[in-house]
Amino acid sequence: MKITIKEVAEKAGVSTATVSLVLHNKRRISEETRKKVLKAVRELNYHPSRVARGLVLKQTGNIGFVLTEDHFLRSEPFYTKIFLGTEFETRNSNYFVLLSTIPTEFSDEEPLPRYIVQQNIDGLIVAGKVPLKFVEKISSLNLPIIFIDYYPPKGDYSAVLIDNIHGGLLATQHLIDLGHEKIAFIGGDIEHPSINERLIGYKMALEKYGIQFNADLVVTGEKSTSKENGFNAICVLMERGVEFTAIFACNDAMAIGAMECLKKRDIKIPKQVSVVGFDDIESDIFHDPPLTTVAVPKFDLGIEAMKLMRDLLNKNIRKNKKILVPVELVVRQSTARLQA
Amino acid sequence: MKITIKEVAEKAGVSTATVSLVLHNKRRISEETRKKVLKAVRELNYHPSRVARGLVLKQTGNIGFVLTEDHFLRSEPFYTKIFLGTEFETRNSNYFVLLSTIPTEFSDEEPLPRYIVQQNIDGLIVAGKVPLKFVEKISSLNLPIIFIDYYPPKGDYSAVLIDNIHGGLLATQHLIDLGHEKIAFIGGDIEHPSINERLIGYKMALEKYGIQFNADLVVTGEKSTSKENGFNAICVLMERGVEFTAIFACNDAMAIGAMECLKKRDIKIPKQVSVVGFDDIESDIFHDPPLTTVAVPKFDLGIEAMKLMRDLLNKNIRKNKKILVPVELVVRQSTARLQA
DNA sequence: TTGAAAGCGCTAACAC
DNA sequence: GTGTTAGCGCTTTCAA
Repeated sequence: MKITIKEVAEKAGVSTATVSLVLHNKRRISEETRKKVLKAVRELNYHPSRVARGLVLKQTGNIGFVLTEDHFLRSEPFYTKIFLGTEFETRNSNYFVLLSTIPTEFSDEEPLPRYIVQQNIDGLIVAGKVPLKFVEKISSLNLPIIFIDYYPPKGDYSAVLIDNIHGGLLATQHLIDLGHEKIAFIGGDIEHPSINERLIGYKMALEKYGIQFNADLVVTGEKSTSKENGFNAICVLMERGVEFTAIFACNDAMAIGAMECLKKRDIKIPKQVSVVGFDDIESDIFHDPPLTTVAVPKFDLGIEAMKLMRDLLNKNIRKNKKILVPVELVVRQSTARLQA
Repeated sequence: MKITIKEVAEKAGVSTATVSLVLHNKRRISEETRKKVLKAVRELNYHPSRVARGLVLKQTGNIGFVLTEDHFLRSEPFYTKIFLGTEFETRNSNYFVLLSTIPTEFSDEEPLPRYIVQQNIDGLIVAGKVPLKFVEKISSLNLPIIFIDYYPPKGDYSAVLIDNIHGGLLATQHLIDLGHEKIAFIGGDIEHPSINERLIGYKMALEKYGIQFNADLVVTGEKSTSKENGFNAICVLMERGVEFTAIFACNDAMAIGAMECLKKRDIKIPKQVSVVGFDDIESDIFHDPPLTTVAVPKFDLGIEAMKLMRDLLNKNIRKNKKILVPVELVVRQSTARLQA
């Protein structure tokens, strides 16, 4: 049977209240009693029951972690890494994470994850873009929420976001530094705030260097940012007959698709066309040529979210704080100086 | 504030005991009271507190789900699908799943996941191969455990396993049916029970058709079953100078690596060499040619494990039951009749 | 068939 | 500085 606080108290020759006090560093406890108690705790290998604790404290000690099925099943370990960061950080705070997915198409009748309905979490972390319907439902719940890598179009929320604008700027600037001026931007779903921000960064870089923005170089028709759509985006560019010497793809998947399309047409990378991606998914390195990209610290995103959640729950901070996680340009072999 | 059983009782004009009784279909309750109570529950949108319930019932309602970091971060959504199956199935039983990873190298000092140490789960599901040290630690805990897709070399456990032998048989038989006799087997880590079983299936098929087993056709030196190692395995085969017209790769990753190696040497698939994989990871279909493989129902593995866990916790079954989940041959375009 | 009451393990007033 | 005690929300005997 599990050891209870009572047994610890008995063994240490104090009251249960004292044990509790010692364990939570509350009030002043004489050094002597503290030692006695700690010794008993150690010897009995006592771990307080979270359940009993939760009952009196009116908290569960659980944090919900939600993302869409699509995102969870993505082949690059992007969201899984974010989750891992969160899970890792809980170790510093004694929370547990309940992971669940929601359908990518979230209809009105769709039930919320049970742990939300049954109020079995103290806070909710939402990773990646989720349907608006879902955001609406959870917003009305009076539950601390933190978004990661997504910010709903309406409302004010706590969030941990990627510094997409700066990333877009870095990527584009890198290409300009290499002498490129005809830089294409390919991005799926422009509705997605992140993609849009990367485009903004792209435009900012152009402006900074006095290069005229050319809408023909921008392809954002696709619905999602998949490899296939990267491939297609290049086809679109070709059909338009617009000239380009470099490509900034809004993410690595699209960059890889784009590279495949270029290869198929016997266009050499980076000799004829330079390519920059965004995200730094692991497999980038194994591609030929290895992809220059903007690295996103996925693990950190998860860590920051959990830290923010902890602060939020402890009321250490005001609500709706935003954290912008910095990104970094990783230069590999898919970009090169413009050939004369 | 959250609605409690007291308020429901008041509203229904009964005692809290009665409400509890109704909610759990215990004892005989008059149809009338039952209706009154249920109405109040609905109107107040009452959900019993799991925490309070857990305290008296001495259970947490949580199930732990553990896998190694490596497996969780694998780029094919193999284990994530298994997890999703488990998570999905919990909806029928009101358990929650706590997911955590353990280091792939699990040393003696490595701490167990906190929810295990703190006894905050009622049972543990372990997916994929895990270090022996970990198995030993959790085995001594008197905690219901279910293994998925892995069976420890020592001891007796409950497990949900893939029918690897049958899968190996199916794959090999398919090749033999197409006229092949010189069939190579490439598998990494032969220590892994699953791989070994697939090899057994391979041998069984050969025997069944009276084809002599040739050890030169078997490559199992690699440490892991990665794409790279699939590539390497073919190189090994080539160096040996052994002739083969078909390859049974122990999983899709290796099959894909093998195909890349063949392509690089201008060997046509399936015209010159047929290739069969195992697992049916999503991206198989997008390969050129689409890969013939043995499909593993990942989602089902997760579901079965959770069902088994539930039965185990409800003592509906004896301990150490094993479930063998059937596999299916999916014929695509990487295999063809042997050319005369 | 239903209700009263005890108690699960813990924390936090409050008393000493 | 430490102990006593009430009570968190629920289930379950036992009595009515």
